[in-house]
Amino acid sequence: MDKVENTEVKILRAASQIFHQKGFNGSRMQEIADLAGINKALLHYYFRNKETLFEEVFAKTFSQIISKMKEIFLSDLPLQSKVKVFVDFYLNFILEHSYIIQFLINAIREKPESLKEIIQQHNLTPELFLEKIGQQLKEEMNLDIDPLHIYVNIIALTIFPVAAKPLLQAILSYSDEKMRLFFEERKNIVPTFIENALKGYEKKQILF
Amino acid sequence: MDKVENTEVKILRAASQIFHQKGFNGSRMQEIADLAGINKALLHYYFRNKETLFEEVFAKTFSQIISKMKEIFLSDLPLQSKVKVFVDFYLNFILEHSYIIQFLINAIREKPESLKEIIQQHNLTPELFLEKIGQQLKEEMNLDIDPLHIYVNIIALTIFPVAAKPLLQAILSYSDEKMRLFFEERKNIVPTFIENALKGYEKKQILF
DNA sequence: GTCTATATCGGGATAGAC
DNA sequence: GTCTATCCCGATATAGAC
Repeated sequence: MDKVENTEVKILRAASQIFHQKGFNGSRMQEIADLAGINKALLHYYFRNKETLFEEVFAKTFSQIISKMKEIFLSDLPLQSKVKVFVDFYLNFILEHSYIIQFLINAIREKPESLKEIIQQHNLTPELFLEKIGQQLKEEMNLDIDPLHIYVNIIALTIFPVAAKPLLQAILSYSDEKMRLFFEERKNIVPTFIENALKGYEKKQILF
Repeated sequence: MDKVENTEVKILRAASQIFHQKGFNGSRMQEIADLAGINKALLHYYFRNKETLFEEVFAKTFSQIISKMKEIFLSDLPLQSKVKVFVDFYLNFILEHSYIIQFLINAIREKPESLKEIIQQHNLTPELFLEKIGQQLKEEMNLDIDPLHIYVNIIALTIFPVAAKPLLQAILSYSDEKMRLFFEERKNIVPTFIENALKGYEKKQILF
């Protein structure tokens, strides 16, 4: 029983790693089996086929990323602290799991049908997020603006440079160490940038 | 001679479309041939193999995206106008060519070796961009800050939501029309957000 | 549950006629 | 330059022994 658990877990861990790096089409069942220390046939014993295995990995990965977002943004911290915590956590997390964002973005593009279902099942109710942020914008900063775009901006500023890292690095001809520094800097720059932008609205009180 | 041109052009157009949508591994030579209205053998006559064809498409696509960026950011418009023009142009362009950004980001991940070369050959000299923006920040807004992060922020705010559009749409359960409106809104929201952020620095004159 | 061996097929690439 | 026919490998999937 314990060994069964372990094999399944080993497979999922291996599959995650390979799928994250190479996507569905780029990944080989053989490679996943090798990494898990088993053989191909056993993959099909635990998961009917490649698709099933992939969907399992997607669901796990999606939930991993989203649950932490939920936790941070639904917490009772003041908005600016949330931003700080969010940026800090996701820059660390995504840099460690460097392909996870591209994986998610690509996955839904490659197989919209099946994956949309998985996302719906997750019962995200983004209204909750948005309402909470909207409230905080109003109460803490006296801003009566649409929280959706603010929310998207926070995520874009944090996540995009990580997703585009290899491209950015090639364009800038930066060393790995220079890139590391670049992202270290962003941990301060992004929250400051957002804070300034919001304060700008405060002063002008221009509605969207 | 003209017919030769035409066939090559037809192939490249078809290949672009397929590769943009499905990436290297997801694309079939057969599909490209069909779309171009020729047969597989002819693909190999014009381009040695799939890799060559892909690299050709990548180079063309990369240059397409970058050349317009150069044009906008090296122009003599005031900074705020540049941002406005940039956001407007790229939101339209990328939404029409909706897979182009994911294509570029993925491509360099899938085949870093060969594509890095292509990027280098392009002779981008990003220093030029950065210097120009740095100057304008100083002269127009009296800000003495690192232009790289500002630059990255502008791109991130513009491009990330488009790249993540299918994911975003699935999470928000938005209709196509609602998504269209969302991006229409961003044409104003992003420049305003950036302007506010920069004005924030101006007031505080806090250096990075 | 885990393995080896094999069926089956799809897709990139080439040979060779026209 | 363009086509048809074919080669051949690699990858998913399954059969069947242990």
